[in-house]
Amino acid sequence: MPDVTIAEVASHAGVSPSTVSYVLNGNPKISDHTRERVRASIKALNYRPHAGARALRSGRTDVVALAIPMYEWTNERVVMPFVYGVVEAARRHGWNVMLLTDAEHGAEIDQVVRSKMVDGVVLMEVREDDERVAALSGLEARAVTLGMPLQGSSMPYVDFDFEACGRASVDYLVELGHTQIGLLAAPSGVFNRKLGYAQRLWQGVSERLRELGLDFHGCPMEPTMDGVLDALDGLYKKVPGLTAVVVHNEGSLDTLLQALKQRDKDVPSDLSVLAVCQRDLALRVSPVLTCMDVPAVEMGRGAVELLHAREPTSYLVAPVLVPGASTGPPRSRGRVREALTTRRADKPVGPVRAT
Amino acid sequence: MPDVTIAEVASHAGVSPSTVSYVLNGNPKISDHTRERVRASIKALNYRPHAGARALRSGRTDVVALAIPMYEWTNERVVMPFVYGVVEAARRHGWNVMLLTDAEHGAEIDQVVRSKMVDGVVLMEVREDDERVAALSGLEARAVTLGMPLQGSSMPYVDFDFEACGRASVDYLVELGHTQIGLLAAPSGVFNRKLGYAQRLWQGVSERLRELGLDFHGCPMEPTMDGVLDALDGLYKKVPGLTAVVVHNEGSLDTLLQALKQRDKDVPSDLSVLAVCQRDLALRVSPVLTCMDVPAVEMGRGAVELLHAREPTSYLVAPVLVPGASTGPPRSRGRVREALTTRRADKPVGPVRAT
DNA sequence: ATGAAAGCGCTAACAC
DNA sequence: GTGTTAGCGCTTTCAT
Repeated sequence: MPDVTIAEVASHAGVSPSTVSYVLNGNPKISDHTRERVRASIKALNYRPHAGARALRSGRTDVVALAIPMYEWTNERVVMPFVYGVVEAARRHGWNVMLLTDAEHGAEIDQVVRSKMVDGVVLMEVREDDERVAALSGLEARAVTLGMPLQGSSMPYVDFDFEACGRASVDYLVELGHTQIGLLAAPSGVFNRKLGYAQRLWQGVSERLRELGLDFHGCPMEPTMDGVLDALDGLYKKVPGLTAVVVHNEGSLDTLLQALKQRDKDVPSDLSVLAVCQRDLALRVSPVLTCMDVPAVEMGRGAVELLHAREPTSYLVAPVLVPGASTGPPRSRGRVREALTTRRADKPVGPVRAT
Repeated sequence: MPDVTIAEVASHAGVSPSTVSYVLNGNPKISDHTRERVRASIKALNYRPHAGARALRSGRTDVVALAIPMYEWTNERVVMPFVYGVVEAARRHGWNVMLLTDAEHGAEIDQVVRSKMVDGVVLMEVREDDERVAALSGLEARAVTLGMPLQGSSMPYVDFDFEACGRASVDYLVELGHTQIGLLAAPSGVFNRKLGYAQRLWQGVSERLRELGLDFHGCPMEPTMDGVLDALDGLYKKVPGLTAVVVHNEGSLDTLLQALKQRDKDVPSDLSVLAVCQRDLALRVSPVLTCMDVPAVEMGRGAVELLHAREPTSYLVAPVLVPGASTGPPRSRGRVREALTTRRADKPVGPVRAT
């Protein structure tokens, strides 16, 4: 089966190559009758345009690059849904996805962009002073980031609104009657790498607690049993009356639940646990965690849409609360609730609720 | 910064375009002196060959497609290391990787191959009657599978030797003195999908047990706490004296350990647990599991090497035992050990040990 | 509404 | 050892 060219399709359909090209590219000036004949020939000959020839002539490839992170603390379970979202949306636009890892400090990106293999690039987990951003500056490819750069680069981004999420998490727990709330945060490596999202959640939680006149205590947490126990014990030492925690650490959700069992803390009666993570992950542990859903697939899609948009505008995805079995009122409450009720009157709190 | 072409490099270096092309493609007939001058010009002008033009002319793209599975039971933690291995090896050959998901029943593969976007395809998790294999047959692209097809297709593959692994697992446990050994197998979805590897491990374990005159009891296991408890309780019901299990279920390792705690079974004194999984996963639970390491990154690399080889030959990767804290001798033993010793004399058992 | 024709940037056969 | 040259298969301007 030799390769069919546009010329063969053309002669099969009794038209010129340009007409076939017009049909292929949706030129509206082609008559319905001709279009159908050409389509029939394309099908009959099982024709596929040569991507290289098309790219050479048109300057477009309909391929986007996806640069996925490869840090030692990267959690595959967290990354993959973003990837699926990107691939899915890309294909909806008729694009393919070139997979890059950032092992070579931006050199892969430079290569695929400058050799015109891709029309655009999606960057995941951009750090401060990211070499990939530098590699991309001065190149003509479109680029978006999946995750908000810490320093405002000029690149459009789509990200989860971690700060609003932190605030909403506090509000939700306060509304339940909690006043002694802690934060079990991302591993310290994430903070050190200047990734932004860890800080932004931290800030949202701490600011909102302070606004409500409550104390804040947070602790980064390593994704091992020892790390989790350390963080947990540290928090209880600082806040003996702790009744609720926000957890921003996808890799440690079940470890945390085990650790709590080990410390004889019942969830939620001794401790309410509110996770910031993808819905799936919250559902896969026992008890099912109440979570602030990070809609990874949708965000991956969003990044591709941004690449497609004629005027890309960065945006943040609002947190959505997905109720689970891990949160409830604290054991002892009373006037706290009154205080809250008063507060709510002048400033509404609480995130959107999942349907 | 306009795009530099080969002609501009040529005139900058004072040579003809073909000479630049020869340098680019490593033609040995170019003199060292010329080669250096051309290289200098390439660097000075920051030149990158246009991938489309090169593909159009040469018929090669230096891109390989990776078709990753997207089944509901797919474990991202398991898949990603294979992907990393593929990407890494591809780049070592100067290739890029196009990422495909099999959402469209092979149509994506057909598209990228027939439009000449890729030179080869790596197929992950090929099933019996896989639509992707059908899509690929009759196409001229090279193709390899990462995972052995159940029905012998003609495609070269690299896979883990699950059958040998099953046998070696039994031997290892029998050598420790166990005689009541069970198998906690992959989720039933994996068996139903005719993926091969689940069956092959099952077969290895059961055959070796029978050869040694021991009973076999196995049970598929769903990756939820309920599923794990069901499988475990079922196994204990059938084999009340159970002292060891082989687990072939990456998604349930920590759930299993929790379930055992819940049933008051100490590991390894009440039950030895031998996992068939990637080394990493075995290290990340507590206690650290003894495992038969599935070297995913290396296998990913191997698939790419197969694509590169002039005469690709399928091969199976031998199991390597990585000792952990989850296996030991059973509580009560005695004459069993003698029986084994006799047996070993005429047929050596046991896998390669990790260094 | 359709066709003719001019390349896009590169490689490789061939000439010298 | 290096240059000349003829396209690869497609898109797109311009003509009709």
